Amino acid sequence: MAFHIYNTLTRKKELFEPVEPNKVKMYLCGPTVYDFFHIGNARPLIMFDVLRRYLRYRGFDVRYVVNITDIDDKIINKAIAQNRTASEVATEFTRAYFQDIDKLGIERPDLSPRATDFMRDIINTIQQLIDRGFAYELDGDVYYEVEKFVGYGKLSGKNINELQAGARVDVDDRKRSPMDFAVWKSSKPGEPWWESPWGKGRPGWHIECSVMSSKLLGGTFDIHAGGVDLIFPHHENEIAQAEGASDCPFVHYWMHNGFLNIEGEKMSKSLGNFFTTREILAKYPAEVLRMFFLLKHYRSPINFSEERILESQQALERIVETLKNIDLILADFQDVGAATDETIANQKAALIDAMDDDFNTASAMGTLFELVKSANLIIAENNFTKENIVTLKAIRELLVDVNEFFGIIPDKSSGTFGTDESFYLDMLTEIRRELRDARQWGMADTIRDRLQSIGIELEDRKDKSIWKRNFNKK
RNA sequence: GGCGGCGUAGCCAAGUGGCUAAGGCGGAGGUCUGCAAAACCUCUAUUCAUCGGUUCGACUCCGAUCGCCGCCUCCA
Repeated sequence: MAFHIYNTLTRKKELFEPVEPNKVKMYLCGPTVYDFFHIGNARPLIMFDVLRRYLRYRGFDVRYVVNITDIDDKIINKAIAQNRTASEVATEFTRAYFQDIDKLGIERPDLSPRATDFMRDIINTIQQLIDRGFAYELDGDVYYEVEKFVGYGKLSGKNINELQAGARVDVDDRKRSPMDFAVWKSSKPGEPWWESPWGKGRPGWHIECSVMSSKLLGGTFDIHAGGVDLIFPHHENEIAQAEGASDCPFVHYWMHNGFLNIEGEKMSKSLGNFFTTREILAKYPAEVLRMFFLLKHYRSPINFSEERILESQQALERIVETLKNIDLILADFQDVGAATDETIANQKAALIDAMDDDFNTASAMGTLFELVKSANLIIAENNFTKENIVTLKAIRELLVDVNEFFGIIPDKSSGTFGTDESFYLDMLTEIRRELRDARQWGMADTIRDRLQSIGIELEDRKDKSIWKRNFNKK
């Protein structure tokens, strides 16, 4: 199967055919940097990071852009509230954003353009919209005239007339239609501004994405992604702007991830169920968080709770544990030759099929656990024929292989200790082993208890003891 | 009101017009072990919200009903 994705624009699953063969140009609506990003924001960042890596794994040359909106009402409001400049606020949270995505194991996008670095392009695009009759100026503001764009509503399935009926009463009745939206806002005293043909002002919310994505990815690009809530008005408006300004189709495939809820309710500050990704990362490893998202299809709503996270953690540990056990066994069987195993190859094909079918990570995970099960069966039977060793090796290679895009297996399966700590822990474990061989149970148990108290679990296996960081209670 | 989505075991969650409805968590047994812990193995839905219809056959297609949710306003 070739890669298929569900396209919001057509509401169908479609075969993915890039504009340029073997190249994928994709854009994700990134953060508005006015605060730490929350656990709901983490979903698209993680999922589309996995998609990007998966497409690369499948042989595409991927160019991935995630913008940073660093000028916006929310930033200005925060700056005013804290008596700082908007740019200070934006700088602080841009830095925090990069720290957080690094911690999440998200690969840096190829480009992370900031809106304020594209002011000239934004102004040019607005001028084009005016020249082409899609936008009009009103006392220093510029509005997009929705009615002028025939395709308006094609992404969200909204009908202009119905929208009009339900539109809120706009304070600004100078607009030709209540639906018209600002592409340029004149600056009020104390607000940041840029010089423009319409006076001092700043861009409206949607224009920066249209401009940066078109500019950096070319006239028509392949994938534009974001949360479902962005379909309207943000992405609808992006289309109107980009296609109004240029004539060529904006984007081929629109992908939207489902919402994250907290204990069944929408996350909001007023409900007091608001979590930043930082807070969660302080309690759980990034790999667990990635696992949590990967266990469900990206388009479904997902419910966030500690219980779900703990489940994901248990599930992930099953994989990590098996990998470790395979390694312990393979260490005794060098040079088994090429690891070709037909059954495992079929499993791999099934996993790839699942991923190709609208990026079904939940199904792919199911296959992964089947592999884990077959490895565990071999290990449980203690039947290390050459054939079985080859199978174990093949499973190991596959797990490591797909981790290239899943990013769920910690670098050192034993935990986050550096080589120094590992050295001493190995030594202690060895000494304790000798004590046990000498039947000095008291001392052996003391070592076990003491290590336990600093978060290290000891496991006594048949012929060796191993230590691991206690993943759970951090 | 308009648009869209969802309802699968105790919980989470894939999936399919027809061979045994993936997988995970939890639970119950068991193996291993100096004792533990951990780990592993086995078992855990005659059934897919309800009621009709289409069909040789539906959980999967169609219709209705009930329930839940999202968007239409800033929001990933």
